Amino acid sequence: MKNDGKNRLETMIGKLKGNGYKITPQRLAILKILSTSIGHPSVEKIYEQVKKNFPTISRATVYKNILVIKDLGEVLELAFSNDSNRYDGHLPHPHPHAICTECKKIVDSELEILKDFTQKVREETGFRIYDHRIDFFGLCPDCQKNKE
Amino acid sequence: MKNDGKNRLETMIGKLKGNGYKITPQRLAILKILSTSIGHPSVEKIYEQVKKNFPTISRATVYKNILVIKDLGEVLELAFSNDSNRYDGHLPHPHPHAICTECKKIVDSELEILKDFTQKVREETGFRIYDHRIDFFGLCPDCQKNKE
DNA sequence: TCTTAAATAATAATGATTATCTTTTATTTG
DNA sequence: CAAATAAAAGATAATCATTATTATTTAAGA
Ligand SMILES: [Mn+2]
Ligand SMILES: [Mn+2]
Ligand SMILES: [Zn+2]
Ligand SMILES: [Zn+2]
Repeated sequence: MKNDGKNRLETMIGKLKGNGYKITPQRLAILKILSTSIGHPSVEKIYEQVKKNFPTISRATVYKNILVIKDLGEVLELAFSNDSNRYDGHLPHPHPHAICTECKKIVDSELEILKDFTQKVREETGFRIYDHRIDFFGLCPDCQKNKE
Repeated sequence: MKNDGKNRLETMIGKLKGNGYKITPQRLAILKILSTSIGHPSVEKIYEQVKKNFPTISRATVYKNILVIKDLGEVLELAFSNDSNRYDGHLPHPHPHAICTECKKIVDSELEILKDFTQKVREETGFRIYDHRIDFFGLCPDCQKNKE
């Protein structure tokens, strides 16, 4: 692991301060969840979590904080057509995901072969490529077992 | 090309009839657009196009028809977070796309390397994979020129 | 401590898509 | 061909995640 939760949190806080943002208790709580979660939480999940310590927090606060952190490049947003957005503050740079259509689990994937793939698409289409969104849908190991 | 517009249209009509759906003039017009378009049109684009011959058509009709055709597996839906959905009735099975962030052009990609990639994700995550959504974002050749 | 710009919280607005309901029509049957 | 009917069209309302607005509160620097 290049970045554990602590380092990610430090990075986020540093970036916010460096850009003149204030560190509020609510903001810090959101940052902590984003930096340590590997499960790609939704706004609702984050909201419910923060609510435990800040019972009056508004959903809008969660949305706005995520927007700020996203614009600073410190969280990756995964938007879906039906389900609501999911966030990765642990690995904020674009990477492939495996998504379980049963339990909605989202698992990171990091494969060298992606570079070759991207290069081939570049050659095939003539595009100058600088971003990607790669989702594989299927059944996670747990849900495969439960289907037996 | 395995399927030209004509064959795709025949396939779609056959599938609809085979499943007890009626062939209305409006539905046929939508099918024609979906089967021949290689530009991944939006609902709005389809609506505007059909409107030329059927001035009273409703957006709801376009939406409902696309839903039917999608459920029959004859059109691929590409949903986005900000922009509205785009549809591919020419190549209805999942395949990668190159998307221009400038002019919103969407170009098909079909590469053998995808099979290797999928296999590697399978091994890496333990998922049983049966679908994917792969988008590469960047600048198309035209928009690269216009930036010079 | 005082000042002030930024953040929070509550609430309204947005916009693409879906649902509902009435009218119209494609297809089947006699 | 005419009648019957289930499906489709068209109009409009509802949905729901997200964004915008606005009044109130607060973090952080002087
Ligand atoms: Mn991730
Ligand atoms: Mn396509
Ligand atoms: Zn699962
Ligand atoms: Zn372009």
